[in-house]
Amino acid sequence: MRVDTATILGIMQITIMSNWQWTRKRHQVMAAIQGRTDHPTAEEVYQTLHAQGHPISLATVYRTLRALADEGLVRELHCGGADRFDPNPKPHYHFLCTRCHLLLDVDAPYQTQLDHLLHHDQGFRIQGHMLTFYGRCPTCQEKEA
Amino acid sequence: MRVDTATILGIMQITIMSNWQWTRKRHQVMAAIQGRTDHPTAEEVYQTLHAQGHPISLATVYRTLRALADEGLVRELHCGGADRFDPNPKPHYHFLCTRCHLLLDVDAPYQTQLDHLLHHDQGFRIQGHMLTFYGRCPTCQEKEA
DNA sequence: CTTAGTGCAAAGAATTTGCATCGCC
DNA sequence: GGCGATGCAAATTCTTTGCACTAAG
Repeated sequence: MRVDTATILGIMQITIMSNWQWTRKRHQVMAAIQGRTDHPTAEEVYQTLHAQGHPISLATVYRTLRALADEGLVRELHCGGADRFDPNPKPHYHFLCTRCHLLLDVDAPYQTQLDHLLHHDQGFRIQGHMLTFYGRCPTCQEKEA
Repeated sequence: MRVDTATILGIMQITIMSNWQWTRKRHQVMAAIQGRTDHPTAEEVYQTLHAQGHPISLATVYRTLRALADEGLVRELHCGGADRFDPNPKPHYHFLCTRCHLLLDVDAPYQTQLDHLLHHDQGFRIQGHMLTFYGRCPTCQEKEA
């Protein structure tokens, strides 16, 4: 598994600060979503691992993905239907096709200024924002034409 | 029920263009979410209507909310847990408390320029964007202190 | 050895669907 | 009368949980 600095720091923190165990199954689940931009569901991660000859229980996939999300190593996305998981915990944006529900990363810089958009924030502490563009993917545009 | 021009136009379009029926139940469901800023779930709409002496089946609430969303009269929000429904179909933004999952409207102008952020859009047609700020609501800040 | 992780099956929550009946034009 | 809407219960889908067992430090 190849990881970046932020991930290494995350792992170090986990190792030092808690009794979190970085087991073989957790490595396998992490490896199964690393580098993917298709934001797989728990079920899809399960299928991937079985196809690679790494049997795992679906319950463990759910528990592991949730645990990784709790540790900030992956991100949970709610977009209708099953929850999806993003291997990239750093802030970035998505595109959602409202016809086929394709969900993918977009290449756009994080708009820091948006977090200061709310002047009358009534005591709410803003930690960040999620931005998702929606529309039609090329395939669905063709099908509609 | 009080409605604005956009809603009236929506109703006119439905009436003219399809065999969509604007029945008593559909009025009741619409009335049950109109003017609310708490984005109720289907279950909550069901509870509201029963409390008002308007018995309805939960399946009908689901079907009606989905139908209203299909017609563009309400918006479906996916935020983890049960789907929520927003009586305001016009573009606007939300705040989500990541501790208690409170979800409410925020008063910030629509950032039209964001829809032109993607220069290399590879044939994707952008129709709009969803922006949700997340953080801690005042109540949860207190509980954490 | 002690505590966390895993598998399995069952439970649970959220949502949809089949079908008989009802209501609107 | 005919088609869409509704209620009810069953089915489906997605996710969590209880418990016995395994594995990591």
